[in-house]
Amino acid sequence: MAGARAIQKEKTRQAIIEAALSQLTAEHGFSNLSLREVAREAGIAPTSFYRHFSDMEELGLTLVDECGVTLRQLMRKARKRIEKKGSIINTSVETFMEFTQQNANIFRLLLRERSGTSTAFRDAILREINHFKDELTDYLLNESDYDHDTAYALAEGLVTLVFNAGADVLDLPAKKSRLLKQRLIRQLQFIVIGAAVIHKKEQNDG
Amino acid sequence: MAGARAIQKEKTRQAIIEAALSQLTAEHGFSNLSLREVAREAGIAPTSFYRHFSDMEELGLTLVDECGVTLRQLMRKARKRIEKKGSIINTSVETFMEFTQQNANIFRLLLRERSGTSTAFRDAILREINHFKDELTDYLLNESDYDHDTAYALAEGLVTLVFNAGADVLDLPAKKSRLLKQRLIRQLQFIVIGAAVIHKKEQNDG
DNA sequence: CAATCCGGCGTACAACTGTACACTTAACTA
DNA sequence: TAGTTAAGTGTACAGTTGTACGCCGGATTG
Repeated sequence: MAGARAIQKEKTRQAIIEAALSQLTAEHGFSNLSLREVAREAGIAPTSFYRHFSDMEELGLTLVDECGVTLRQLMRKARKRIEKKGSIINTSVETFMEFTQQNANIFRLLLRERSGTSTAFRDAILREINHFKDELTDYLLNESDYDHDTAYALAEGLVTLVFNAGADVLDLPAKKSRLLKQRLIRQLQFIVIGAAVIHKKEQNDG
Repeated sequence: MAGARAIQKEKTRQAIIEAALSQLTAEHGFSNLSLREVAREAGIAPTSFYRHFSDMEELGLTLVDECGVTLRQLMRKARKRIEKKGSIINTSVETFMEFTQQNANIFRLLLRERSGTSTAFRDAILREINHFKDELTDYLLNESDYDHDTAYALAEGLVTLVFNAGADVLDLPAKKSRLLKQRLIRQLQFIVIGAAVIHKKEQNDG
């Protein structure tokens, strides 16, 4: 059974999610979205909102999950491209920025709301970003002979730089964002090379 | 003339500023402060607020200026300590984290509101952070033979890492924040060494 | 077919928001 | 000392918010 009712419910649920995302602009963070405005944009009565979420916070957590999905897509795509093209840093940055701009609203949520909202919300976002760090750490552990702490420090540094650049690029004209991308690539090279050099030196000394 | 009236005015102005700062918590960003609540905490009638600021936004910009002052104090102190103790990275991190915790609310504003509010507000914060980057760039240009672009990329990387760690540390238990600090120091070393190595190589190739 | 379920609606209410306006009253000025 | 200035007050209003409650009507179930 298709469940005509269930289908309709899912449809308006999605409408709510999209309404919320569409209202996340540079000026308008999640914490000042109003249930009523979201409902209005979704085309439902304010009270109907409760048929789907008990809370704005619950909506928020759902949105964060959505982010997680997008991030994992991003990682898969980046990996595939790297396998084909090599050039890890360039490809990663290129892919990340592409995703950032294609899913601007989702990334706005992830990048901007990672601090300054409810604990549950913040934790959920941190979890997603940490997942990203952990994946990268594993990758580094496989591709090199770093110990775990070093790999993690390096991964965290990379992720921090990339996500910050992503947040900045969200509302920047194309020209400036190209410069920023180039700078980001240099910074990533700095930190990757630096980690390698320091690691090698420590090995020789040890 | 001392200006008894002017003195009193300045006093309540400060009361407003402090009230606003005291309401900036981990959960409660600037954009959801209310004029009335701020006025209440400052001990004045809501409408009296307008005798000092035309807007919440104007208050916000004032707070950002306050941040600028604090940041400059921070830089002075860091420089002095570095002159005495050497160990640039450790001293800087130590000093930055000290300031972060002593002026938690001011840094909360700076670190968390840097995206997700009004344009004027965001720009003001970016200006302060850029000032920081520029100072560091100048320092690097004096202490080394980097070209400007390289120095700037390096400075930006450093500032990004430090400020992000600062934002994270704001609401972290002491134990975890010590670990985070150590990781930050390693990351800074990575990027500094990496920049040096790459620069040297480029010079030899050139 | 009859009974039930349930997504969506409209009304209603209390709480809160920003701010316009007219006022008091203490400090300043001439 | 008389007149003016301006910080602070209280009242008032229109707008918004979240949400409790009861109802409708089509889908689902037996």
